[in-house]
This record gives sequence, C-alpha cells and structure tokens, in this order.
Amino acid sequence: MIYADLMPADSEAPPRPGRPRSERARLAIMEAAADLLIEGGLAAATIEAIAARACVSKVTIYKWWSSRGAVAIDAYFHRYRLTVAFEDTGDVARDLAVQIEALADAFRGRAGEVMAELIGEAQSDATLAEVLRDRWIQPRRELTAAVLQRGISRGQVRPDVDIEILMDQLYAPLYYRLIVRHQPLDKTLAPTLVRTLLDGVRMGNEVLDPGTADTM
Amino acid sequence: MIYADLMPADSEAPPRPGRPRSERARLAIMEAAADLLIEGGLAAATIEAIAARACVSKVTIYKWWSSRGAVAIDAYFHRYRLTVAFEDTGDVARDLAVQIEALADAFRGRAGEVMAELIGEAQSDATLAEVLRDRWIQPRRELTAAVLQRGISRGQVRPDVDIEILMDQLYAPLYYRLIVRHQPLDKTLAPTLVRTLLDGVRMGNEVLDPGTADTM
Amino acid sequence: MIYADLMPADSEAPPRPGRPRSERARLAIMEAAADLLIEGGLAAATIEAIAARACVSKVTIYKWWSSRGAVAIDAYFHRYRLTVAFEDTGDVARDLAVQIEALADAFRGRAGEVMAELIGEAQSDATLAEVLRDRWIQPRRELTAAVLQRGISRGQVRPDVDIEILMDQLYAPLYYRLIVRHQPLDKTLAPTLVRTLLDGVRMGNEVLDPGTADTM
Amino acid sequence: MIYADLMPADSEAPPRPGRPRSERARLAIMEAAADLLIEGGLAAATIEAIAARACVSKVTIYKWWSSRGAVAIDAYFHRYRLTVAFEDTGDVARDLAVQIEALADAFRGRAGEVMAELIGEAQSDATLAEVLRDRWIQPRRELTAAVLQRGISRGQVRPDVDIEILMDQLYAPLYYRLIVRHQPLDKTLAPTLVRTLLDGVRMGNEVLDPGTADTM
DNA sequence: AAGTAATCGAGACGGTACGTCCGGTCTTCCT
DNA sequence: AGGAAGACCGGACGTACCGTCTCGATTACTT
Repeated sequence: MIYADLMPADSEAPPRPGRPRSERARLAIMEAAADLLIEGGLAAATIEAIAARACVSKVTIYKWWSSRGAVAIDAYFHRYRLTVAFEDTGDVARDLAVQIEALADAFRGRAGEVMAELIGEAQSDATLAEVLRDRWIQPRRELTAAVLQRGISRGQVRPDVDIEILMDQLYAPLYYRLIVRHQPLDKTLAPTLVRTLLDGVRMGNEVLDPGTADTM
Repeated sequence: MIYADLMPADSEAPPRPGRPRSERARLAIMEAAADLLIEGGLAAATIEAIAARACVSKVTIYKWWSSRGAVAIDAYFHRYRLTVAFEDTGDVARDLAVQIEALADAFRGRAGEVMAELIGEAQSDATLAEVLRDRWIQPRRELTAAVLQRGISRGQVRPDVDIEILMDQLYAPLYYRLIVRHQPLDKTLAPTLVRTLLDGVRMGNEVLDPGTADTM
Repeated sequence: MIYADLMPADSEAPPRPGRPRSERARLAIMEAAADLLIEGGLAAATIEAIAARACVSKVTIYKWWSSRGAVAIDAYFHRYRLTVAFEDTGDVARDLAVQIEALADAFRGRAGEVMAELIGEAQSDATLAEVLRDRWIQPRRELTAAVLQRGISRGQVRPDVDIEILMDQLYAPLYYRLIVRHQPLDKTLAPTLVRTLLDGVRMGNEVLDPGTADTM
Repeated sequence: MIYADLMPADSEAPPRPGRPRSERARLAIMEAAADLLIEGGLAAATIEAIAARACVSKVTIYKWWSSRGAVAIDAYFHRYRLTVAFEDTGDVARDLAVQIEALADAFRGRAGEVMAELIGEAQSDATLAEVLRDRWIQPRRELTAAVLQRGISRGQVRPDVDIEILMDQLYAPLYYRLIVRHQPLDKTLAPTLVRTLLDGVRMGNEVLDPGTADTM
C-alpha cells in the first residue's frame, strides 16, 4: 500500500527584507487551533481563543490567514496529516474500494465531525471552500480518475462512461452521510458502493465478481 | 405528474387562555427572513435584521423559534413551497430520473445557494439538522424508496440491493455538487446517474435501455 | 457664603416604551470612571477599563456617551459636585477674590491634575470641549460678570471696560498655571490678580485699598 | 523691529564611531510630521503615518525622539520657525503690546490650532510639556520680563509688582482663548490687555495714555 | 584592506484599546 | 398571556498604533 502525503513541502523562499516570519508562532497557532477544533469544534476555534491559547497576537493570525475557516483548515491538515491511499493491483474494484474506505475511515471519529463543520463553514466562506476543493477534494478525485482510466484501458470499464459522475457516485455518499447523518459510515459502505456502480442493479445483471466485497 | 405538498398544515390548536399568537407577526417574520435569505444569504438573516425588517420584537422570534437556522428553514419552506414530483409510469428509470431532476432543478438558482448555506449551518445547529432531515431529506427518500420497491416487485431491480446506499448514489451527487461546486448541476446529470446505477459500468454490461437519457 | 450647585437636576421624563435606562448602570459607570480618573488619570480611564470596573458592557457606555472624554467629564462632575461660590459684600475686590480663590482651591490637588488632562483631551474632542465650556467655564464667567456689573453700577469699576477681557485676566492665569505648570497656584495668587487688575501697575497709581489682600 | 530666532543652532558634535545619523532621514521625518500635523492635526501624526510618509523605519524615529509629542513639537518648530519680536521704544505699553500681538498673530490660523493640540497632548506627555515650557513659553517670558524690568527702572511701572503674575495676566488670556475658544483672538486683544493692566479698572483711575491702543 | 560599530529599511510580533455587531435575556408598558 | 420597545451583558469581531524585535544592507571610522 502506498500513501501520498498531500501537504506540499514549503518551497525555499529567497530571503526577504525585514524580520522573517516566526515559525514558532505558526506552529503554536496550528497546534492551538487544532486543539480547539477537536475539543469544541469550529465554534470554539475563534480567532481570539486561538490567539490566547497560542500566546500570539490576533494580528499575527490575521496577517497570515484571511478567516477563521482558513486557519481551521490548515490546522486540520496540520493535525491530521492525511494521506491518500493508492494501490495498483490490476483489479479496479479493489483499488477503488481501498481509496473510498480510506476516506470513510478518516471520516469516522472526531476528524469526520470536524470535517463536516469545515464543509459547513465553507458554505459561507469562499476562501475555505476553495482550499477544501483544491487541497482535499481534488487530490482524491485525481487518484480515483487514474484508477478508472486504468480500468478503461484494461477493458474492465466501459469507455463511454462519464468519469466525473462516476466519481460523484462513489464519493458523494460518504460526504452525504457525513453531513446529513441519516445513515452511518459503516465498513460495508465502500465495497457496496463500488460493486453497485460496477455491476448495476438491473435485474439480470449478474454479479460478475461476487468476491470483491469479501476480499477486503 | 403528481405533486405532493410536503408542508404539513398547521394543526388546529385548542383555544388557550391569554392573547392568541399573532398571525400577522408570524407572516411578517417569514417574509422578512425569506427576503433577507435571498438578498444576502444566511449571513444577512440575523435575528436582529429579521426583527427589524418584520417590525417585530426579537423576543417574539425567540419565543417561537429556537435558533437563527430554525427561522431560516421555515422561511425557506414558506417561500419555496417545494413539492415532490412523483409519477408511476411503470418504468423505474424514468420515475427515478423525474424525481432526481426535480431536485436538481430546485437546486439551480438562488434557492440552491440558500439550501447549501442551510445545510452548512446545520453542521453547527442540531435543530436545523433535524428539521432538514425530517422535512426535506426524508420525504424525498421515501418516495424514491417506493419507486425502487416497485422496481423490485416488478422484477426490474435486483432484490438483493441495499436500497439506502442506492438512494445515496442517486441523491448524494446532487448535494455534493451543490456544496463542493466542483461540477455544475446540468440537465444530463439526473438521467446519467440513474442509468449508470441501473446498468453498471463494467465492460460487457450492455446498456439495455439506451433511450432513457433522450426521452427526458 | 452661598454656593450654587451647577449640576442641573434631571428633569422628569415621561414614561417611554421599552425597558427604562438602568440607574444602577449609570451610577456604576460614574463611580468606576471617577475612580480610574483619580487613580491613573485620563489615560487609565479607557472605555474597556470603565466597563470592566463597573461590571457593565461597553455598548451600554457607548449608548449614552459619545467618547471617552464625555464619560470622563461627567464622572468628574459626579465625583467633585463642584459648586460656585458667590457672595455680595458690596466690595468688588473681595467678591472677585473669593470666586477666584475658590477655583484655585479646586485646582490644587488631584482634581486640578485631572481637570488639566480633561482640558488637554478637549483639544482633540469637540464634544468634550463643548461640555467644558457650557458646564464649567460659562457658569463661573456669568457669576463673575455679575460681580463686575455690580461694581460698575456701584461706581467701583469704570464703565468702559471690556468685561470679557477682564474676566480672562482674572481666570486665565489659573488655567495657564494649571496647564503650563511654570508657577504654583499659591494662596496669594487670587488676591494679587484682583488687586493688580483693579489698580493697575503704572507708577503713580496708588493702591487705594491696600487692605484687600490682607483681609482674605 | 528686531526678531530673535529661538531655535538654537545644533551644536557641533565630536565625530563618533559608526555610521553617522542620516540628515536625510531627519529632514524627511520633520517634513512628513509637519505635513501630517497641518493636514489632520496631532491625531493624524502617528508614528506609523510619519514613518510611512517619510519613507523611514519606525525604529529610526524612536531612536531620536521619545514620543509622538516630541516629534510633533520639533516638526512644529521646524515648519513655523517662529521668532520673538522685541523692540525697545522706551514705551512699556507699546513694547508689551508688540510682543503680545506677535503671539496672538501666531495663534491665529492653523498654527494656533496645532499649538492648542500640542498643549493638550502635553497634559499627558511630560516630555512634551517640558519642551514646550523651555523652548516656547520661557523665551517669551524672559523677553517680557526684560521689558517690565526696564519699565520699573525707568519709573513707568511700580517696583512692588509681582512680575510673574503680571506676565500671566498678559499672556494667559491668549492661551486661554486659544484653548477654550469662548472668545476670538482679535486685534484689539493685545493693546487692551496691556492698557487694562497698566491702568487698572478702578473708577477714578484715569487712562493716562489713551493713545496706546490706537497707535498699533 | 579588513574589522568594528552604529544606523537604516523593512517588516514581523505581542499587546492594548478601539468601536461595532449579534446573541440572548431582562424589564416595562400596552393590548 | 402576547407582543413591541428597547436596555442590558457577554463575546467576538476586525482594525489601528504602540513599542519592541529581528533581519540584512549601508556607511563611516579604526586598525
């Protein structure tokens, strides 16, 4: 199993005039914000509370982040240095299920609750929405798109499918359950999603690889 | 085509002592809140702003609603007396697509943006979350479940499917696109979702009813 | 000796709708502000400090006073319910000296230091400047003008004098010394000011009533 | 008429090791501060604004001045290289009136408004207060004291007067009107102050030199 | 020429206070 | 009892300056 760290390494910046940014302050802010997020959710992670806990001035936070949400998402990534699982076993169903289950797993527990709040906040914070799309949603979609493309080129997946919609039908249910909470994110979810999508539900469509769900 | 009004009629209350609740105030609050929601989104629909615009005291609002979100969702339903479309044509694919397209249609335009904000707010307002589930999500799921059950009993859908997951794979992509905004809610979405789910995407699975998308 | 209280009694207001203003809060603000003024001067009497000490919200202060200076001057008057001394002995010199000495006396000690700060603040706070003029400077000038007018009608003072300038030459030195601090506000100041002004300093002008200074 | 420049020439400093102080920076600070003072008053002349306008770092200002007031007063003198007028005509009244009118003249217009603000600020800035006393108030008092002394030695002024109080009665009204703004600093002020003080206002005191006011 | 020492610019930083907004609660009177 | 009016406390907001603190770059005098 291979994991890709999604956090880009900070590129080496040429020395700029003036006092350099305090790494100490940055770290303290990240830790404080992450702690507050976990303890009391997004509502507790006010700029004031973060500043107080990090022993940092509010201005220092505003200097580097545009909104509460922007700090929160960075703190979230800082704490949960989340990785994207990928594997190329030659079996499309298996590869997809692995990726989706990895996300479902991340969504179980506190990290999922906080992510739900972040997604909620993003509905009224365009910056946060963009960061979430670019640093969270897209990387996963790209890996999944690659798996599906491999499936097509190997003749396992029909070439005329709309990959975007396919990925939505794989991933969206996780976010939907995370946010609406009408059903749990249980262990059977990921394989079922994949199998249903691959085989369809029309009567007569045989389940060609009934073992897919079991082997995972 | 048949439409079901989802808003329950206010039940007749037995006459209570004291001054009866002012219907004038209730309506003014709904109208004011709806106007504010549409003009400036949820952020603009503060209790103070609603009270000022409705010429109503803040206490009157707190008396009948528990939170900003509670007023907002009522105002939303008050303004967009949304209905659930259902039809029984005997064709599962068609019936599902009609329902899903009705929702996609409701999500296009301002009503969709506001709904996204309400869903966002629900992540930190349990009352709002509950109302959304009970009055918005569930009614649609029940109708869709009925369609799927009919499909099963007619032998159009395999009886061993997990209906809950199926419905997620049909509806969740709409909410996902509404909230993440990585792809538009275009007209092809609903039929494609249905067809993909029914037929699957595995190579060799023939598209049994290629006309589904065209006829809608 | 007669003292006139300069603080106007609050006129009876007709009952207005809504919760009436809290007298408790008003008093607490006055006391807190006065304490802070005396302990740390105007610089210590920030809105935040006053609010904290009075156990009152900042908004309540802003609601009733327009600036820090406005609160401070009210608190000053609240604490030093200063009175204007006046007497009509028939002796212009004596009456004037009594009034001026009363002011000099008020200016000695902490009250004078605070007044100096208030006057200083008034240079950049038009509201405060106006209040100082209307409630502090003018009442005294009016009483002094009356004394001088009596002096004129009794034939003790030449009728062609400019009363405004005369009053400046009596009062201004007190404020000048209070503010510039180049000389103290000692006991001899008031009678000397009066005598010099009445008799002039030109050689040959006899001091007609050399006892004026001694009898006070 | 003779004018004395009150600004002391910078004394020649012995060459010290290290980079010498930048005259360019000093001048830029003076100009920037003076401009800001005139445009927006003392409130606008913040250290940050001065530094930005002078293209100078804040530290450079703090290095050479202890407070905002200290910069402001230097900038004030830099811009208004004010001089003290003095003349020895043999006529005490005329000499005094000339000096006082010169000050009144300086106080009319923007320079007076700014001076009022500086005096105000000095109430909470001991350094500024000291500079004002030493470089502004005292030089004028010394010249005036000299005139009065000449008057005494010439037999024009009674020798038993308190010169300090006399000078207060001449100058204080100008500052008082500048600061309290209850009356304007008009052209008749200076001669009237002098004449009243010399002759007194007691009935019977003849105006010995009624032409004083007219000839100026 | 190299070293030393002070200054300067840029700008980040902790801190205090600002004036405002909104959420909830309360008090009073009116209907 | 409901409702309108509005005062109140509390908490957080985002901003302005303050005075301090690194930095690296300059600019003289001193070896």
